[in-house]
Amino acid sequence: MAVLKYSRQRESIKNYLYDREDHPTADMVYSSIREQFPNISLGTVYRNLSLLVELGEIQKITTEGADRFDARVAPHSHFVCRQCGSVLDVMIPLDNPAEEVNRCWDQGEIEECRMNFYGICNHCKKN
Amino acid sequence: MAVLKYSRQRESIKNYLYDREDHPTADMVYSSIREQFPNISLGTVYRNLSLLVELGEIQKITTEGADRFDARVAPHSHFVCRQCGSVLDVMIPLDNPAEEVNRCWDQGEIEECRMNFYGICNHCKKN
DNA sequence: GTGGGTGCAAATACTTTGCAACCGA
DNA sequence: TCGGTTGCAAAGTATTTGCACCCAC
Repeated sequence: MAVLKYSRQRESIKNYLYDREDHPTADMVYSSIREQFPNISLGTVYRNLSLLVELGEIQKITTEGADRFDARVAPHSHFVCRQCGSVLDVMIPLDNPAEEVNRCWDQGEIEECRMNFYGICNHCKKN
Repeated sequence: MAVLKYSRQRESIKNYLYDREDHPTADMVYSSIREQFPNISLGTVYRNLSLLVELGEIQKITTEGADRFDARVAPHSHFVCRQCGSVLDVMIPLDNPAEEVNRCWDQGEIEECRMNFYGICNHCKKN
């Protein structure tokens, strides 16, 4: 890849994600960034999100519907609410089962394990 | 939902999935079923796949790119090859961490845990 | 006959891309 | 200036939907 050049738009997208506890979609990022850069385009948001993922500064979470983006790249699990679709961090440490599985599974080498939990979040339960 | 009526197309889609070890996309299902029903439409394939998911007869696996469908609905994990994108079953039993996590996580009640493993499959390693 | 199912095509949702203008180094 | 970045729009990919006709019950 070519040498990276500074861009205010990318900086803003990055800061926005770092400040959020949830995991916004590209469209949510776009709507928010547009308050600061009214002319920014959705294409630029997508391009910068992909770039940041490649750089390892954020991670992409593929769930039902639109992809979500997470500035916390340290390994952790996610909780997906089956009702409202929100994605929450599960920061509780769990032993990574990848090693254990590698010992008896021979279809390929497992490099990473992601756990996805499903249920109804407390917010939805109230309503 | 209304009362289900028999359809040869749905039957065929279901049998096709039951016979496969891998996890075809809707488009792969469409291509194969078309050998038997040359006039079947992609819309019909999608409609029936959704219906079968609702009925709990198959499950949908959301990964990068197109969704995949799996006739094995018993809880198990998946291995996703980072190179060719293929999805393989990991039938190795692991204690479900959901219970453990529920004890110390209070954002909602976890009903299910899905583990996704990532790496390079043996087939890709050979090439 | 009735209502669910189908084929077809158009529409929708999400994401990527081509291109000329713009801007950081 | 040079080449990475942007805005815009068009294209691309995956999935859903409206509708007239068909077929299981």
